[in-house]
Amino acid sequence: MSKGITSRGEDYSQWYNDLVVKADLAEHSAVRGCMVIKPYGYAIWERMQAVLDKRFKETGHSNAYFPLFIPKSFFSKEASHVEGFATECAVVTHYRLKNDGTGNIIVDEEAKLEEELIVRPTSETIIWNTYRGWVESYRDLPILVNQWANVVRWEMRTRLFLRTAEFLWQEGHTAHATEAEAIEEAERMLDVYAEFAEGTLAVPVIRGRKTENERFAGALDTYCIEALMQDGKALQAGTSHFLGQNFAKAFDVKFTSKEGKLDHVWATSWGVSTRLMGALIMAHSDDQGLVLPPKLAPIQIVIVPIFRTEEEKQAIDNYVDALSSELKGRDISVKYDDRDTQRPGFKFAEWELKGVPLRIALGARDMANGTVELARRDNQTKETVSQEGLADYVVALLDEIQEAIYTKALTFRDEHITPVESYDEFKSVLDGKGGFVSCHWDGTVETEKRVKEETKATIRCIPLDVKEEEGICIFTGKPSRHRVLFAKAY
RNA sequence: CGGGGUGUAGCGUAGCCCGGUAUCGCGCCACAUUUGGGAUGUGGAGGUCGUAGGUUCGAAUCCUGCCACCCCGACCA
Repeated sequence: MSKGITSRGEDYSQWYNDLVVKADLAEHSAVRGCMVIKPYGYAIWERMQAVLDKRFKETGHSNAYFPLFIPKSFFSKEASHVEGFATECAVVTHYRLKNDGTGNIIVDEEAKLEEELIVRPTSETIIWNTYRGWVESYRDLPILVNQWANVVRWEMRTRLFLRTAEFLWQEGHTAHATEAEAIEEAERMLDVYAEFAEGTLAVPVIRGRKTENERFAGALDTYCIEALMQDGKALQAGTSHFLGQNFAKAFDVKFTSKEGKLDHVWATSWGVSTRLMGALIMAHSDDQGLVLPPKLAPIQIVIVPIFRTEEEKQAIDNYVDALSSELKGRDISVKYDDRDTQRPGFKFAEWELKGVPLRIALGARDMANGTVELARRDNQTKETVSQEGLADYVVALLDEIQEAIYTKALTFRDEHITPVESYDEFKSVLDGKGGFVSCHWDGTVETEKRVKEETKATIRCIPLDVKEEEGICIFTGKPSRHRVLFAKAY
């Protein structure tokens, strides 16, 4: 088990163990760096899926599914793409095992595949190979398809949630008749991601564009959302790529336009992954555990009864039944934790660990007074409120909590965007308070690489809302027309 | 793949230098008392000491190989 992924020195294994564990089949190097996502963690992923999927549908997309295995030859078709992924692919070479006669199961060398299969690191190649057969005319466009899938990247070094060997994600792959339409699509989906991150996850993000150096393998332009974690490191939380005609050319996907001209289609791809769960954890959690924003929490309210006798329990049960159905009628997900195997204090701590936004506790005393105790996860405050109008009150309170979590993260993020004018200042901010450093850069890959070598900081993005201003590169002193954001990143 | 570190019960560990079948805490099980912030007491269960070999009367401990994990690099969503 690795230490806490917040890098703040604490061992978070106790509580993120409730979400996920690293595969612990220690003797199997093949599953090294993979995750087992436990039910509670998976419920969080399902919430993310549900919210995103709804937005994809609203923006005109449909889900489809493509094969896990990609013939090796597909990878030779787009040069920069294969270069980007070749060093981290799992390859299937055989299709059968056999008993070697002494009870050992070995690979049957006679069952060697004629052409090796690659376990998809991303699906551009197999999808574009398929799209070739789907497109003839401009009438067949656009193709707006999304896939929910798992992919495998044989990373040399894995990191729980952030860089696992296998991860779950969605990948959208669209085909368009014009360049402008494809660019518009890539930008639209970036907005979908940004709104999701900020509105649902309560994680503020910077929308930007990657430099040539950080661009996706095969893309002409990569848009991204960059988030800031509590330890001052940046995290790329989602990307949307304008692929130009690269993949259409590589896989010969052509269409006849209205004007009767034969042309290659224009493409985009965009994706977010289970890395978002890492972002969520590192952006909001505290020493008591996870902090989930209400719009994402699989359980929004937990109700803990406090009782000594069966009669007390019965009275509380009756009240909670009515309250629960009233809350469920307002689309609030409620968990009534009436286990008699744990004491109330234990339950309080456990649900805090799991990040449930709001807790209602009530015992005989409350029943006599017609009150309940409300405890907020985000700021750890408690108040006693009347049972009268409670449903209305908590519905409003959940909204307030959502807002408060976002505002807290936003304040932190904004305090950690530091403009600097010199390289010395640049280095001292990176080594000290961390976060994003906003500065001028001469626009060259060489400078970016040298800064990375010396400071480990990379250009996270050129913000989309960057303003034009005259300046000089902090590293080379050459002229620059706008600032970029550097940071140390995960 | 390079540098460093670590593998002992479900989890976290002591013991290793200086060889004699394993310590403590959490968790687990039973019973009792408890129950408005992670209960307490008593009793109990649970271990191929990562793995293979070597040295030795005897190995968690010494030696060698291998494996895995963690941290730092290179690579990356």
